[in-house]
Amino acid sequence: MGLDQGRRSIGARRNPDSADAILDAAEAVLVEAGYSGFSIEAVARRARAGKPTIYRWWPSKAALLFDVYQRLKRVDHPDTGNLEDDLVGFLKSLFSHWRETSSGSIFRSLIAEAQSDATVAAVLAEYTKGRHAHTGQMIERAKARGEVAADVDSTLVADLVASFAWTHLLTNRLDEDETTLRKTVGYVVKGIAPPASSPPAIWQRSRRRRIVG
Amino acid sequence: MGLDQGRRSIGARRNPDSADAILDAAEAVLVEAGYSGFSIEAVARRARAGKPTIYRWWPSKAALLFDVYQRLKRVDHPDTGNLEDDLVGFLKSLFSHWRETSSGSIFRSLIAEAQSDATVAAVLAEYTKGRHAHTGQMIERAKARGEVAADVDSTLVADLVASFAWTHLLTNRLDEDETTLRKTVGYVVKGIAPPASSPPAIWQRSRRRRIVG
DNA sequence: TCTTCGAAACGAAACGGCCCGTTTCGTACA
DNA sequence: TGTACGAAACGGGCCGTTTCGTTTCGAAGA
Repeated sequence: MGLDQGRRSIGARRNPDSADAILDAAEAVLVEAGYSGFSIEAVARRARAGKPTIYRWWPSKAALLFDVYQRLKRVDHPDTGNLEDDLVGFLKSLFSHWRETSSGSIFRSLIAEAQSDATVAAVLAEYTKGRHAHTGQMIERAKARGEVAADVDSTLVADLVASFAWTHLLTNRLDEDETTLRKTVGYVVKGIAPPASSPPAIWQRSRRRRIVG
Repeated sequence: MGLDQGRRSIGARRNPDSADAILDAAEAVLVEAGYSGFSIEAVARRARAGKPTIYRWWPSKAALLFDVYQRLKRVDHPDTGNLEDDLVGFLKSLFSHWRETSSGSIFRSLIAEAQSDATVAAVLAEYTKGRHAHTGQMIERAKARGEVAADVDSTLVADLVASFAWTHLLTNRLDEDETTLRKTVGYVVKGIAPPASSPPAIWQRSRRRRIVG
């Protein structure tokens, strides 16, 4: 499912040049003028295209945004044989990808748009669900290696890590250094409880468990 | 620092009735029409107020939003003597607060507005910084009890937990059951690595450490 | 192979409508 | 008499749609 429900499909001959020019212009406008300056009229002016041409192929501003986003390269998930390295590497490349390309601006705009458009919210939810599944495979691989407990919900862990990335994107904090990322990932993988050595380990663990239950 | 920079302060006699009516109307419009239907004109119509009256006291739509949000009750942080219970209780009450009052809609709108208004972004950043400090006190208390390692960055942990809450707010997933919240908190507190018993513990740990370093 | 022709996409312009932020009124209250 | 107030109107921008004349392209026919 996508956002292009409204497109004509019978007898339609879309002009590839025009479509590309519109997508190029949309990306440029978004980067240069930001989300607040992103309007169909601005894209049409920039692309030297008519508004009806845009509306013919994209039923909404969000659909155009989504197509622009999907043209961009995605960040893949590393497989180093160690979960912490995988997660840190993933966050590092995701952050730099968001920082150094237009992906960050575009994805931020998509999230913002989803707050006022239920259709965008649904599409975004489906998209992120798929991304979380991909990220979850890193955890599943680690589970197969014995690095992760068998009863861990890998999708939930992926959700937790992606949440960290989302809020840092939304709050202009994509410049975290590797140490911070590594600490964050470490908290998820190893937890924040003290190592089970300095005080008697059984005490620590049983004490935690007792109060939790 | 706040968003009310533009307000007149010399010789101004603000009408409390009018200001309250405007804030009430803003909250009502936001809840009923959503973020997309939230406009100064709509608030003015609803409050039977003139637009200049709103602009006299609030320099921007975001400033009005922020004032509406700050009128609302905040969620406090529990102190049960156990970190996992504290964090789960915090998330539970935060989610239900966001779900059952207008706080959720308003905070979502603030985040969305911050994506197109740098001033809002700055104020929101400062606000969340303060909230993270509060949440971090839960971790600091646990640290004092020995539940958390001394070198753990409590602000970063608070950031991680709050990120989870933010994205669930932004993606309409405030209805997570307590089990999910407890699992998520457990991943942060205890980590996702398997208990150091079933396979030889030293192997597991040294193998992880070797590859990480 | 070349020409013709109609369908469909195109750019440009204009429409009514909504909201922006501001200005100008007359009014009510201290 | 000050000042805040409401109502109304301003120019401007963007929305999504409609109408216009033009261009492009593929299929039919010579």
